[in-house]
Amino acid sequence: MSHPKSHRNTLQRQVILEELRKLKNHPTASALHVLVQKRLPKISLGTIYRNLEYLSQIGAIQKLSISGGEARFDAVIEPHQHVRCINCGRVDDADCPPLIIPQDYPQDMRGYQILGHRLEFFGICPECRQSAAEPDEGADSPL
Amino acid sequence: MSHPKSHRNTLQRQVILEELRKLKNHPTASALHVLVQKRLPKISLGTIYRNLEYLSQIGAIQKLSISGGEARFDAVIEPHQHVRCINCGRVDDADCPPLIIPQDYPQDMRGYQILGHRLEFFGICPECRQSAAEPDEGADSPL
DNA sequence: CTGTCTGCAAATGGTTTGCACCATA
DNA sequence: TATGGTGCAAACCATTTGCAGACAG
Repeated sequence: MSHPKSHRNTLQRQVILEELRKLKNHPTASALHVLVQKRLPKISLGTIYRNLEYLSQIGAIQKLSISGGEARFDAVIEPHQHVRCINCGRVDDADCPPLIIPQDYPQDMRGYQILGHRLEFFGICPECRQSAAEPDEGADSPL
Repeated sequence: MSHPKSHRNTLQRQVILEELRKLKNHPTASALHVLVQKRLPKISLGTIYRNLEYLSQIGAIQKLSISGGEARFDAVIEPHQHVRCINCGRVDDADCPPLIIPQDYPQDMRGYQILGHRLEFFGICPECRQSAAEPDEGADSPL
């Protein structure tokens, strides 16, 4: 039943992975689309989505989707934490070791077979903190 | 600074909160819509969404959102963990104390002002495990 | 060759929103 | 009575998918 999936190495797939690996932050599919288009002008957003999904399925990249809104992607697959800005949506790495490891998993999981976990911090990124602190321009009220 | 928002106590708002509180699992907006319709047949899905959003803004309920999927809602606001079934999307409580508390928050957060965190486990729920096992006894792991 | 992948575009599906009317305070 | 809330439906938007042609193996 398990087909070995032939894993074709298309140029699009290579470039998507390369460009994602260049980034230290974690772009959305459409942000990555813009970047990849500089090298492959005809590539479609659908191809970006298909490959990001594929790459995360085979474990080559991570899909960061615990929050609402657009999914974001990370070429670093080693377990690590992320911080998301609730104002602009940006996601960065948190410089700290994994806080939760499978050995820590609770026992009573209501009969679920546990496969993993998602953890992410949220807050306000430096840029948004600054622009919130200095409402010089325009009477912007922080929500 | 924030206006005390007049917080009108409409029947719709009451019933939505009441019905959500009756549930130990964590319904989607449309699942809750179906339930609430039994008491308020004319209520619209838009009103469900508006009130769930409002209630989570004022901190009366929790919104468990995930990108690309339906948000789910929890009337219990005390910190606790959730388990999500990657097959059917169901969300249950994990019976365990909070695994991460603010004191555990890492120091270097890239200049972010940290406001909180999200942690959730994922796996296969009992029902999906069973239906995956039944067609072929002892079959290997599902996708 | 053959089965996979791509580009394009339309479809999907959850969520949001504009508007006129209604009901709470 | 004055607003905020509701119902309805259309709009929105991230993501998925059908299809015909392109291409890797």
